[in-house]
Amino acid sequence: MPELPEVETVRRQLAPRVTGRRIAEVRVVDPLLVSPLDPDEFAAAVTGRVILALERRGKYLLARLDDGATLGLHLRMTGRVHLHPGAPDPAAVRFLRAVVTLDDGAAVTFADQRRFGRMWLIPAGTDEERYWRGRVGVEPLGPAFTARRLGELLDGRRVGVKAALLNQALVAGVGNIYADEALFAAGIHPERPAGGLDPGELRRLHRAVREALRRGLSSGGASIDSYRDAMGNRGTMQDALRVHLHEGDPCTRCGTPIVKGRVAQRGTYWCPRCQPRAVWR
DNA sequence: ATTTTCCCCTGCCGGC
DNA sequence: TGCCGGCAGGGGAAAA
Repeated sequence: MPELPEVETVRRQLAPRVTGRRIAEVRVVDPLLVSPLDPDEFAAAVTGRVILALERRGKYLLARLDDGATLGLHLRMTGRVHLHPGAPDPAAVRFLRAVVTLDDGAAVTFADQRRFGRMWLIPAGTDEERYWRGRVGVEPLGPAFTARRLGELLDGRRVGVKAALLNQALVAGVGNIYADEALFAAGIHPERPAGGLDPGELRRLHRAVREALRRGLSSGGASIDSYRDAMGNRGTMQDALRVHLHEGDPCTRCGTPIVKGRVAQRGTYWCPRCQPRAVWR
């Protein structure tokens, strides 16, 4: 479940090793990875290109290439990107989907158990603002994400606030884990209507989202299930989670057992006392 | 326009 | 022991 902190961790590790490198070879092991593109055409389009920069937008990784095109990459649920200083042994990488070999002999592998992950090309000359509109919203760790902006994004929405946080077109990069943690820290029930938060709650939520993501980032991400960083190491954020996966455990703030339910089609954890469903004012 | 539902995939796990 | 339904949750498309 790579979310913003996990993807950014991978990006930071990978960037210094791939920037300025030429792509020597691309081997697509599983055609589904680049679908609906043709694997051979995809490989041909990328081979020989120099990677100018490795960026992140929400949960997307973007490799800027020297012909103006961009190699997009999304880990979805179980995708793993791993950097190998030398040639990797393909048999040693479980669920291997692709190998990108660089001109210094290093290789980046893409492995993915559930095969939801994708790699694709954004052609040179694409209007990216338009490309991302409706798909990826404001960066929650960037300067544009303010409490006021959050309020504008949620204004008028009747869906639960958790569903709104998971909507990538609004705030980019928040997934199930960090949504639960942020809502707990803000003391807001996940099913409160998104448009019904008062200014104080918006401020708390804004702050909580940023803090949850920052903590995830500084602990190298949450390795609950399959996530590993680009070096194959686990993060430690899973040990710092306060409600997510803590059903039945006493709330760290009030001792009330954490409950689990289904919100926005996702397993959702919250403290029934610290995050009341109804607010009276 | 917004919201909801379904779908894509595979491995794992609890229940019977 | 073995089978099987349910679950995991990322995003996108289709339906409401």
